[in-house]
Amino acid sequence: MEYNFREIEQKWQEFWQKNQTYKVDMDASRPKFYVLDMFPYPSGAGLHVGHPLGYIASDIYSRFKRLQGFNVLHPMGYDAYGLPAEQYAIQTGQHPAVTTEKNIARYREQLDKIGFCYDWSREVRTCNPDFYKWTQWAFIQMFNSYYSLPPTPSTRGGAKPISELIAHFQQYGTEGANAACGTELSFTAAEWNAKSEKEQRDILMNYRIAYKADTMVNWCPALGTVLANDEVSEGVSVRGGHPVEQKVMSQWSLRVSAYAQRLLDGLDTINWTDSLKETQRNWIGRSEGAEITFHLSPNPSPQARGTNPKGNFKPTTNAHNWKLLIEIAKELRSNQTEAEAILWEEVRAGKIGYKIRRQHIVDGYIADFINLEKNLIIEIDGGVHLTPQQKEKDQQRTQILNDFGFTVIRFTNEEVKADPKLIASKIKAKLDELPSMQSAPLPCGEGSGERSENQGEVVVFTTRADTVFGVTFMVLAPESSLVAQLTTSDQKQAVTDYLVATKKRTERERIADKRVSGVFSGSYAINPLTGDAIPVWISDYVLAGYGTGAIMAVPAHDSRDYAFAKHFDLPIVPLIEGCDVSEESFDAKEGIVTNSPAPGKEMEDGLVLNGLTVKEAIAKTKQYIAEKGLGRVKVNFRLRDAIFSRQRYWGEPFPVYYKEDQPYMLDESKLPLELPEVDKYLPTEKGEPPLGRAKNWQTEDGFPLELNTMPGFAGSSAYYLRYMDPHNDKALVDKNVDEYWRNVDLYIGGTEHATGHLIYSRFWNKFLFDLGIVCEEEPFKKLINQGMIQGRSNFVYRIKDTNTFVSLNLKNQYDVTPIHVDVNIVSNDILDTEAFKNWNPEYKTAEFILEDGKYICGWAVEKMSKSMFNVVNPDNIVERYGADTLRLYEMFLGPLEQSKPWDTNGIDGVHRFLKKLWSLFWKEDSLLVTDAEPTADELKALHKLLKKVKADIENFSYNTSISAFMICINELTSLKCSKRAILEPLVVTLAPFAPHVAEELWHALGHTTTVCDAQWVEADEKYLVENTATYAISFNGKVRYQMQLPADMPTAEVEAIVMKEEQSQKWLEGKTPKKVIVVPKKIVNIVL
RNA sequence: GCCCGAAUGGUGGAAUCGGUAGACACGCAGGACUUAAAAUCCUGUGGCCAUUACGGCUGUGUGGGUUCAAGUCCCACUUCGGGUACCA
Repeated sequence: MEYNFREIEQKWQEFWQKNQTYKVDMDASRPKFYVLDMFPYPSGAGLHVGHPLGYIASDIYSRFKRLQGFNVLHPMGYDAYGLPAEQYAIQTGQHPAVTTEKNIARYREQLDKIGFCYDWSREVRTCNPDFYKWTQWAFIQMFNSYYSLPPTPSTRGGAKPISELIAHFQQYGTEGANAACGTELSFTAAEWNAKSEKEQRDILMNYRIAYKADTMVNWCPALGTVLANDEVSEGVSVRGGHPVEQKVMSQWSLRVSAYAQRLLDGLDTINWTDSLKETQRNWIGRSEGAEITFHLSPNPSPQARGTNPKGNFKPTTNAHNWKLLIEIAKELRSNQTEAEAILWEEVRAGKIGYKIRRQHIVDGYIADFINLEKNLIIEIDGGVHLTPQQKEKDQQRTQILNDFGFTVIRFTNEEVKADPKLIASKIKAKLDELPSMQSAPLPCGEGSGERSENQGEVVVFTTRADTVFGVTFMVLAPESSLVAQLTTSDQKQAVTDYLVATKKRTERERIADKRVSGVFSGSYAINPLTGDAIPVWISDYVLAGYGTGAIMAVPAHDSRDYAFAKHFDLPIVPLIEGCDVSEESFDAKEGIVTNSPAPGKEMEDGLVLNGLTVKEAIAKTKQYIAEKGLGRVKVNFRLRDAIFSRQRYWGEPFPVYYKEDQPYMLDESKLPLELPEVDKYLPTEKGEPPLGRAKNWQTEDGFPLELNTMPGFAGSSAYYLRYMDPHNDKALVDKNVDEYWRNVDLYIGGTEHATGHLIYSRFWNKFLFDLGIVCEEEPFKKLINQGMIQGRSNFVYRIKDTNTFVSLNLKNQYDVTPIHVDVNIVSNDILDTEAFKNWNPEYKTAEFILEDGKYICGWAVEKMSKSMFNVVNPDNIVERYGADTLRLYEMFLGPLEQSKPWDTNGIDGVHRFLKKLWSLFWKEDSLLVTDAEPTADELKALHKLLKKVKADIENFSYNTSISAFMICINELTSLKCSKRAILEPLVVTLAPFAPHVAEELWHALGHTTTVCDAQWVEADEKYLVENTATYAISFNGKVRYQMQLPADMPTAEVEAIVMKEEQSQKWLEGKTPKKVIVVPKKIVNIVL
C-alpha cells in the first residue's frame, strides 16, 4: 500500500467530524486546559503559510495535553471587524459584511484542510450581534463605573459603580473621594448638590471608566476622517496625499491608565517571556519622580517688551527674592488690612471694568493692588507712611516702579475707609486715562473667582529632581494650554507660525526626528530653588500627553535638552563632578553632585545637594520640595487612556444616545444595538462618520444614536471568555463555566500584539474581575510568541529592452532588470519556463538563456505579499504533499518564536520521513507489524525519542522534536524494526504532529477508537543508560582526539589514563601539564 | 529617535547548565537500480592547505574582554525584523 495522503487525510477528517472528536464540554472529573490562538482577521487574500504556524503549534500542544488526560478547550473564531474590509467596501461598494462572510468561508475551508482539533461549535465572530452584544454590554458597565484608588499603597483599588461616587459627592463632595480622574477637581457636597444634571454629568465624565473627552487626532479634511500615524507621512495622507493636521476631537476613551499599576504588578504573576513583559513594562512606563511648580516671572521682561536685545536682558523681578516674596505675598493676602479688604470688595471681579489683582510681586516689592493691562499700581498706605523717612522711601519706590513702566497712585487707609466707592471710581478714572501697555499682561496671582490655581505657574514632572539647579530653560508642548497664556505679543507671530508647522507633524514624526525646532514664548519662569528667571520655550519634542506637557530642561544631563540648548545657544550648567558636557550631555544617573547650588548663590535655609550621589540628591530634593510646598512626589505612567471611538462604519456601534448633547447609555434590554445599513461607507457631507448616513439612527423616543463605532481591539478584548460559553444569551459567560475554564493556559500569537491587544485585554479582564464577572485577574497565564513567516521572493533577469531572460549566474554578462516572478512556478530556484510564458501575456514570447539546460532564479527574503509574488498558500502545499507534511514542515522550519523566510525547498525531507515511517508498517499490500520482542537497541531508539519529544513539546521546540522523529525512523529502518511494541508508542507520540497518518496507522494496528484518546507513553530511563562515554581529549582547549571510557570512571582515573595514552605524548611534547580539567562524560582539557 | 528581538555552511537550522560547532533536513556532487525518467538506496559535502597519513590551519555579523575552555558570559559597534498608541 502506498502512502496515499489525500485519501487518508480526507477519510479521517470526515471521521473526526462525524464523531465530533473535537467537541469539548465541561467535565469536572478531568483537569481543564485552555489553549488559544490569536484569532485571525479574515483578509481577502486568504490564509498564507504564515498564519498556520502558530495554529499548528497550539494544535500540537492541545493534542499532547489531551493524550495526557486533560480536558482541552481549543476554540477558533474571527476578528471580523476592521479597516481593510471597509476600505474594500469604499472602493467596490460591496457591503463589508458580504466580503467578510466570503473571506471567513475561505479561511474556514483552508483551516479545515490542515486537520486542526478546533471545537468549531464554539466559533465566535466579532461582527455577529450576539457576540458584540457583550462588547456593548461591557462598555455600558465601564460607563457606569469609576476607578476607586487605593487609600494606601498596600491596599488595592478597583472599579466600582458610579452611583457610589455620586453618593459620596452628595455627602462629602470631592473630599476623600479617591477616584481616578482626568483633572483633579475640588468641590463641596453643597456645590455638587447645587449643580444641574448636565453639570453633574459633565463632572462625572471626569471619573467614568468609559468616558468622553477631547483628544488630539490626525484629521484629514479631504478624506473626512481621522488617520493612524501609519497612514500619515510628512504631513499628508499616504492614501491620496491630502493634507493632514492635528485637531481636537471629542472621543470615547477608556480609563486604562487607572489600571496602570495593576497591569504592571500582574506581569509578575504570569508566565510570559521576559522580553514581552519588558515591552509591556516600558509601555506602561512607571516613573517615580516629582512634580515641581515653577512660578512665572510676573511682569514682562525688558526683552519681552523689546527694549533689550537678546543676550543682554535683565529680568525685572528681583529673582533671588521671588521665593521669599511669594510667601510674604500669600501671608499678606490672608492678613490684609481693613482698608485693603474694603477696597478689594469694591474692585474685585472686574467690578470697575478692569481686572485688578492684589498682593502682586513687582521687582523687589509687593504691590497692594495692580492692573496689568495698563500697568497701574495702587498703594494703600497706613500710618507709617506719613513719616518723612517713609515718604522718601515711597518716593524711591515709586521712581523704580515708574522706571519699569508702572504708574503708581496712592491712597491712605482713612481715605479708603471713608468712601471706598469714591476711591474705586478714582481708580477707574485713572485707568480710563492710561494707555494700554504694548505687552500682554501676564496673568499672575489673584484671580477673580474662577479656578485660578494653575495660572501663572508651570508644573513639570521630572525623574531627575536632583538636576533642578541645572535648569536653564523650560519647554512647553505646543498643545499645552499654557502656550496661549505665556506667549507675549512680541512673540505671538513666531509662536503662531511654529504651532502651524507643528500641527502638520504626527506624534511619531516628532519623537523620531532629531532636528531641533522650537520658539521662545516671551515669558520667564522662576526656578524655585535658585530664584533665577529662565526663559520658557515651546518645542514639539515635548509631548502634551506625557507628564504635565511641560518640562524643566537640564541640558547638561539630558540629550534632547542638550541638543535644544546648543541649537538655541542656551546656557548649559553641569551638575556632576568631573563630567564633560562640551560635546554631549551626561545622561547617566551616577556621580557626585556639584554646582547645586553654584558657588556664591547659596541661600539661607536653601537646599544643598553638593557632595551627594545622584540617588541621594534625588531623594533629598523630593523631600525638600514636598516640605516647602514647591511641589510633590509623584508616580507617573506613560500608559495613556485608550481612545475608543473610530469615525468608521465597519465596527461595533456604541450603545449610546444623546439627549441635549449629553451621552446616555441604552438600556441593557435594548442590546445588541445592531449596525445599521448605509448607502455609502464614507463620511457625510457635514463631515460626520458614515453612521450619519443611516436612516432612523435614533432611539424609539427619537434621540439620536452615537455615530462613532468601536475600534479593532474592542471585540478582541474579551473573546477568550466568550469561547467558554459562546451561546449564552443571559451573560457574557456563566459563572460556573468561568470557574471551570478560568483563564487561558497557553496563548499563542505574534509579538506585534505586545502593546495593543495584550494590554487592552488584560485591562478589560481586570475590569470584569473587579465587577466579579470573572474569577481570574489575568487572562493569559502563559504566552508564546510565534515569529513572522517572511516571504522568499524569486527573480528572473530580463535583458534590458528585450524579452529575453538570462539565468542567475550568467546575468553579469548582460545589462539586466530583475523582475519578481511567482514563486509557485519556481522549484528549488529553477524556473518552469513554460509556466512562466503562460503566467503573464507579456512573457508569452519570452526567450531564455539557460545554464546547464536550466533557468536558475535569484532570490531574496522580503515581506510575504501579493505584490512580491511570493505568497504561498497552504492549500497548494496540502494538495501536493498533504496536511501532515505541511504541519511537520512548518514546525521543522525552525524555532517557533523566530522569524524566518518560507522556502518550500526543504519540504521533501519531511515528506520522505512520512514515507519512511509508512514503509515500516507496509510493504506493498501487507502489514509488516509483528508482535516480536523488541531488542535493546530498538527500545533505546524509541525511548530516546519519547524523552526528547516530551521535553521539546514542553519547551515549544518542535523543530528539534521532528529531527528526533527522523533520527528514530532512520534508526528503526536500519534495524528493520516493525514490531508493535515499538511502533505503537511511536504512533501515539507522532499523533499531535501528524494526526492523519497517525490515526491511519493507529487503526492499522487494530484500534477502533481515535488516536486522540490514546494515552501518552512516558520514556523509561532504564533503556537509556549508557555504559561508555566519549571523551574529547583537548590540549590548551583544542580537541586532538577522542577516547571511549566507562561512563562511571572516576575523574582521577580518567586523568591518569589520558596522561598515559600514546597520542597524548605527542601533544605533551615532553612538558608537564600545568593543570588538567576533567568534566565527567564530556571532556578532558590539558593545560600546558 | 526610543523599546523588544535576531545574526552559525550554498539554504532552513542543531548545540537544553560555559565543555567535541555544523545534529536533522534541503541543495549540490559522485555512484547503484532503470532503455529512460520518476521514485528509492549508498557515499561525500564549512573554508583553506596538504593529500603520505588515523594530517594541519581556520571558522558562529564586527572589534575588544573574562575563562583551562566562549556560538553561549561581559563591553562597544554593524546590519536586519517587529512595535512606537486609528493596520490587524
